[in-house]
Formats: sequence, C-alpha cells, structure tokens
Amino acid sequence: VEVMASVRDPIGAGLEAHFRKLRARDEVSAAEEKAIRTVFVETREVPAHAVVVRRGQELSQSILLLDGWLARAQNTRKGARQILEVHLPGDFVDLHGFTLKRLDHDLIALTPATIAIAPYDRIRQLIDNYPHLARLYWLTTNIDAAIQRQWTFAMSRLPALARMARFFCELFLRLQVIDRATNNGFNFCLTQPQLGECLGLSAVHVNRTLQSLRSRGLVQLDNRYLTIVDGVQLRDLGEFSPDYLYLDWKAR
Amino acid sequence: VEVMASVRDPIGAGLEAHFRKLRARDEVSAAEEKAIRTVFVETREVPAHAVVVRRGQELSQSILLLDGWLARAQNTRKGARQILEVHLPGDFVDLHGFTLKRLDHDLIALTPATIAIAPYDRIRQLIDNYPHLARLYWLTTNIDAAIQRQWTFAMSRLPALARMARFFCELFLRLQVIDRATNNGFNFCLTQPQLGECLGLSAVHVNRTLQSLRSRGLVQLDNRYLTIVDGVQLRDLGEFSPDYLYLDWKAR
DNA sequence: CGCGGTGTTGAGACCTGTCAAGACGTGTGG
DNA sequence: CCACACGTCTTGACAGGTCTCAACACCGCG
Repeated sequence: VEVMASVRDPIGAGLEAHFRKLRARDEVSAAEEKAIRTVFVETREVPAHAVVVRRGQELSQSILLLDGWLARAQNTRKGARQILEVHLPGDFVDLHGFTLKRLDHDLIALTPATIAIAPYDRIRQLIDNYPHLARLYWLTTNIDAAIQRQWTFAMSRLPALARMARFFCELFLRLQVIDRATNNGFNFCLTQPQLGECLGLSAVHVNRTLQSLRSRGLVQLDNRYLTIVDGVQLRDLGEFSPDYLYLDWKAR
Repeated sequence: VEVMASVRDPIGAGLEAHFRKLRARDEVSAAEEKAIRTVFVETREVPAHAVVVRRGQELSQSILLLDGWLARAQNTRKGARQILEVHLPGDFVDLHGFTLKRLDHDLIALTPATIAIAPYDRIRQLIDNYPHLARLYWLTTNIDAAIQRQWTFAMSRLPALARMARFFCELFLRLQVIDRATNNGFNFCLTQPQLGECLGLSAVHVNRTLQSLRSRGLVQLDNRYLTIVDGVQLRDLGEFSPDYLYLDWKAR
C-alpha cells in the first residue's frame, strides 16, 4: 500500500459519497459533518487485487473507501476464494475493526481504489463528542450485517440465476444512493471469475447464468457496463426486496 | 407472546449467561453490571415455534435471550425457510433493532424460551451513561456480523458435510462460553428438518450427512444430545477456526 | 508475434433435491 | 389394552443443478 501526497483536498471531495450514504438514513448536521471531516489523516491509492488488510493483522486505524470497489474475502483450504461482502465508495470499510482489533478475513481491492485513513483515537474522540454519530455508525454496521444476512440467504436458498439477479439489484440500489449509477445501469468492473467469487459459483456457470439473464432480456453486460433492461422482472426473479438496505430516513 | 408474572428475580438469574458472554471479551465493572441489570423491565415465556418478532414490525424494545434457542429466519417465495443465525442464552437478540427501528426478517423460537425485555429509552440511557458499554455492545453486534460472514462462507463454499461439522463446532464453543456445554457435548434440541433449515439442506440430505459424520466417528446424536466424539477431526473437516468468535479478552 | 487474461462452449461426474414409502416412538381416544 | 394418528427418522430411486476438465476464440499488450 503506497502513500500518495495529498493534492488540494482529495479527502473532502471523496467524502461526498459517504455523506450521501449517511444522509439517506438520518440527518447529519453541519457541525457533525465538519467533525467527521477532521477524522481522516491521509489518503492512499491501492492497486487492483492488492490485499489492503490481511486476516489477523492488528489494527489501529479504520479505512473509508473514497473511490473504487473493495471486498472482504476468505479462502477455502482448497484455495477457492469467497467474497463475503462488496464495499462501494462511501463505505466505512472496517469500522468494526475499531472494536474487534483485528479482522477474521482479508480486505482486498477489486479495482484500483482510493481510501482515507482514520486513526482509532480520532474515531474514539468523534463518537465520544457526538453520541448521535456513534448511533449512526452503529446503524451502518447494522446495515452491513443485514446485507450479510441476505447474502447468507441467497447462497443457501437461491439458485444461480436468482442469486445473480439479486446481486445486481443490490449493487444498483447501493450505487444509486451514492450517485454512481445512471437510470438504467452502472459501471461493473468485475470479471466473470470475480463475479463467481461473489456468488459462490464457478466461472463457467457464471458465464452460462449471465447468458440466461441476457437472453431473458433482464440485463446486458457490455464493455464493463451493466444495463438493467427489465428491473421489475430482475427484482422478481431475485426475490429482491430493498427493505434490508434501510433506505428510509428516520431519526436514529 | 404471553407475559409471565416475575417470580423472585428471574431476570437477574437469567442474565448469568449474558455476563459470561461479555466478560469473555472485556472487563465489565460491578457498576456497569448493576446498570445493565436495571435495563430490563420484565420477562416473557415463549412457546416453541412462536414468532417472537415479525418482519417489518415497528420496534420499541430489545430482547435478551435468557433461556432456550431463538433464530432469525427468512422464507423463500416457494416457502422454504432459511435460518440465518441461531441465538443462544445471553445473546442480545435484536439489539440492532435499536438503530434499525424494524427488522427485515422474522425472529422465531426454536425451543421454548425465556426472554427479557429492554425498552429503547433505557438502552439509550445506559449507553449514554456508560460509553464503554456502548462500545462493548457495538462489539457484540460486530461479532454477530462476523458469525454471519462465516455462515455466508460456509453456505457458498463448503459441501454439506463440512457445513454441518462447522455448525456443531460453532455451537459447541458458543455454548461453552455461557457454561451450557459439557466437555464433550451439549443438548441439541433441533429436529433434522430444522437442522436443514440452518444449513440450507433438505431434511433427507441432513439425515445422510449426519449418518456420515456418525460413521466417521466424529459426532453422535442421541436423545437430543450431541456428543463431540472427535473434535480435532470435526474442526478439520469443517475448516473451523475459532478466530471469528473473538474470544480473546481485550480492552475494547 | 506470442502470451496471459478473459469469455465461451461441450461433455461427463458429482452433489444435493424431490418424491415416495416405510419404520419407529409417542400420545390420544375408544 | 388396543387402534390410530402424527411427527420424526430412515431408505431407495431418480432428476436436476452445478462443478470440473478441456478446448477454443478473442483481445490487449509487451
């Protein structure tokens, strides 16, 4: 992980997505926003496929994703890799490290990424001074957990086609929240083998499943851009309900 | 859900497991323990198979499990039920409802259970007065999330045999923490179909997988009691590492 | 020009699900 | 005491989804 010189205010600009994400769920005052901005000490550029945090490593800082996609991953003994959760810009990627002190899985970069670093003592200070933010960040970890539950559900009970449909629905919605999707699609940089690592499928089967979604006229994947052709049917096929993303605005 | 008259101090006695669980991870002072005890206003008895909290229901209180097993569950459109997480005595079952305000899944009773009720305003008061407890409960939600990630992993990448082995390992360890297991086993009240709902398997396949574990001399399941015959091989088969339960004692 | 990563296709094997039937134990009512 | 129903556990046969292996096309890049 290589440190890059901070130009102008790259952190401030990159935090855009983070505040969109928070404000989709609750109010964040100007004072709170200002306080959050002081938590980050530097940004880093991470190349694709890099391991950002290795399993078991002692932690003293948290990472907020400014740009690119990260993922939590864990390997089978035989070497197969499962991606447990995909993180998008604005996600406080390992805030739970703040209480856990180490991770039980790897944090890897799916694409080239820009991250911001928040030392634990500053986070500690932030949530001590702003109990509302403590609750709000607790909320975001709970939303992450809800997403995780839905993945468990999909892996255990849905066949490949539904699993993939649901995955696209979730990404689409989460990207819309942070303004990184258009009306009908989004940039999708994963390769088919990587998609298989997300869905617990072999690369071959990913290919066939993708073709099936295409031929049913539900999605289109060209040139690293995913087009949602028929969102209604896609949601139906994936048994997708956006409940679990808790996108309703409430005092927390 | 039927309310039972409180006899003597049923809450206090039942909280035993809760404090064991907390103190496996961090120190809890006498003052903190006392404060926690004041949070609960009543206990309830829940019959087996009851729905304790229904999906989408507005919440104003959290539930701590005193005795019995609860589970989070979600149904397929076709009616198949997946159990997303199993909760054991001492678990603060829907503490995340405190920030989420509703659940995106059902909370059901796997066995007859006793629960204690904690209104949100009291929880709010507790964590405002004891920031250390706020972090500690945040920690427990993070541990729940870690367990959830491991379930996702198991469902997507491990075959039935390993999945079941791992499930037994996890339960054994979690039950030992709260002193509800012996050296070589524990009471296991689930039927084979219920076990299938936990593991994402059909009842028929559960039966065959269980026989395979038995014939390999790894576990024994008689009379609702699970005996771990060969724990080392069981852990090996399930690729189980206890890391993710964060059972090391640290200042949080 | 060759090469590695990516996407695609076919064939066969394997794991797991479904359906159906029967064994066993337990509680209930006659 | 027996007959019966019911839930649970067990077994067999077959079907279907997904994996593995192998081969090939395509592309960007050194």
